Order: sequence, then structure tokens, then C-alpha cells
Amino acid sequence: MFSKSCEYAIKAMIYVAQNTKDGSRIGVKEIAKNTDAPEHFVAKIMQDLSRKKIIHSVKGPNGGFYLTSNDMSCTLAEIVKAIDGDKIFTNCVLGLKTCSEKNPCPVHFQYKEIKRNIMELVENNTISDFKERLDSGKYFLKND
Amino acid sequence: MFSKSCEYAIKAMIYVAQNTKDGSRIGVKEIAKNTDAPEHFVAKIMQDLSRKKIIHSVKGPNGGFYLTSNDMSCTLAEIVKAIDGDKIFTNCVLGLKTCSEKNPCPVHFQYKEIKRNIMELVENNTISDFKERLDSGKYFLKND
DNA sequence: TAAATAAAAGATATAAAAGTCTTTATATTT
DNA sequence: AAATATAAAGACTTTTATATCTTTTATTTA
Repeated sequence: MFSKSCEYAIKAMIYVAQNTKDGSRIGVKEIAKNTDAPEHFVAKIMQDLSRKKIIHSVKGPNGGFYLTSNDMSCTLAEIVKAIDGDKIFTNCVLGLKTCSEKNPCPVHFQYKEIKRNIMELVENNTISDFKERLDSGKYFLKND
Repeated sequence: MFSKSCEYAIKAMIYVAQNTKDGSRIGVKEIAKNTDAPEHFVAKIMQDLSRKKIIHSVKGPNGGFYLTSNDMSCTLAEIVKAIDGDKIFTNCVLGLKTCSEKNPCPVHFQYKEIKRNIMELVENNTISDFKERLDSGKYFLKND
């Protein structure tokens, strides 16, 4: 569904949300370790999110990444679009360039519903939603 | 959603269904040309489908690919599983190895519904369904 | 039986995604 | 101001997916 980069991005965003408060920051090393992601690879992804103002950072001692309250209400959709683009929301499932309502492929209308569901999922879930769920203790982000 | 290989496989299956009858066969060259797919690449995919008895073939003059009546009732699910495996039906959307009902990631239950919808889509659509739709003239497989 | 045809198989090439390493820039602390 | 910590940036490597080319095998037809 999502690329590895995108999975890492989402997990990193959630991890930062969970582990920073009151202006504290968290470094790439810790993010990587705790999200089972390769450090330098995550670093690049974070830079990408940072350039796109989805997350914020400061360099130097005690620097690291943090989320503004605006960042906290970032939806999954924004992260996915930033990293993977919007192809999963727009592409034909058979890869037909001209597939459309007027010129539908044999699965167009059925797949349309699925895309709508995916859209709904990503639009209706924010980073702070995830943080809440994780805080409740009923959901997890760990990998083993 | 699906890999390129899988898209080509599905389109090829549909094309063969549409363009063979009464024991006639169709060659890779024609399949490739009419499904906007690279010839030699499709050839490999066809061999794969053939080994897995999803399609049938004969070599030599007038040889090519054809579908048995059993092949015609092949579901999208079978093709997808043959080419891409079942990861899209089983993997966690965040890539967590241990994500499960008991140990759910923050999107587990919502994504579960989407997976169910995808399952439904692929299980409930056979190659002959697609052929019918295309024959009706209301659906298309062309790319321009 | 020879020639032709087409799939099967194998080898190689290219591109994209994923991952690593090194250097640079910036901020902080002493 | 110097030392240090950390993100940012860039170059490079590896792996996987996609694509192409060549050879072999099976089948048909003349």
C-alpha cells in the first residue's frame, strides 16, 4: 500500500508525537531505534518532512525534531502525499492512463469505492488521534 | 496497489479471454501490443501463469495462449496471489510484523475493513466477468 | 525429415527503491 | 571563541523490480 519510506515517516511522526512535550526534541538516532528503521534512511525522510513543514527541527546540542500543535493535527493523508505522492488516490488499478468515469476499466467502479475508503482512512486520522490511541494502551507501535 | 507485473498479468488474461475461442490461441506478441506491455516481460509473466496452471499454452506454429473453461472462471485473487503473493491481504499497513487483533497498530481495525473490501473485490471478479463487461461495450481496456 | 513457428528458459541490462556513509552547516554550551 | 551536538545535504552502495536479448525446446506443417 505505502512505500517503506512512507511507513517510516508515519511511524516517526507518531513516535515524535508520543515522546516530546513542552518544547523538548528528539533525535534521529532515537527515532530510528524505536521505530525499527535504518537511521540514515529515516534521517533523509525526516529532512523531507521538515522541508515540507510537516515536522520541525532545530540543529545543535539538545536539538532534534518536534511537532508544533499544528503538526499534531496533520493527517495521514498529508504524510502519504508528501512521501508517496497521490498516486494511490488517483491511479487506475490496472495502470490504464485513460481509465475514467467515462472510459472505465472493468474494475473501475468497484475500485473507486476502495479508493474512497482509503481516502477516508487517511483523511480522518491525525497524528494526535494516533497518540491518543497509543496512550490508551490498547494500540501499539512496536514490532516485536 | 498491484505490481506492474500483476497489472500486465491481469490485462493479458483478459485479452486472451476476449480474443480466443474454440481452441484458438493467441501469441505473446499480440498480447503485449494490445495491452501496452513490454513483449519479453509479458512473456515471462505468461510463463509464470502457465506454470501455475492459470493459463494454458501450446508451442509451435499456431501455438500460443488460451484459457480452458476452468481458467475463465479464475478470480482476480488467484492472479494477484500468483504474481504478487498475498502480502496485500495480510501485511500491516505500517509494516509492523507483530500487528494483529491482539496487538493492533493504530490503524489496524480501520485498515482491516479496507483489506476486506479489497479481498471482496478480487474474490468476486472472474476473468469471464471482465469479458462480459468488455463485450457489453461499457467498459474498456485500452490505454489511449 | 526439414523448416518454420512460438513458448520456455536463461542471461543480461536498466531503473527505482531502499539503505549507508561522509561531509557540511547550524545551534548550544562552556 | 572553542568544542560539541545534531540536523541537513550529498555521494555512494545494495537490493528489488522492471525490461530486454539470446538460446533452447516443443510442435506443426510442408
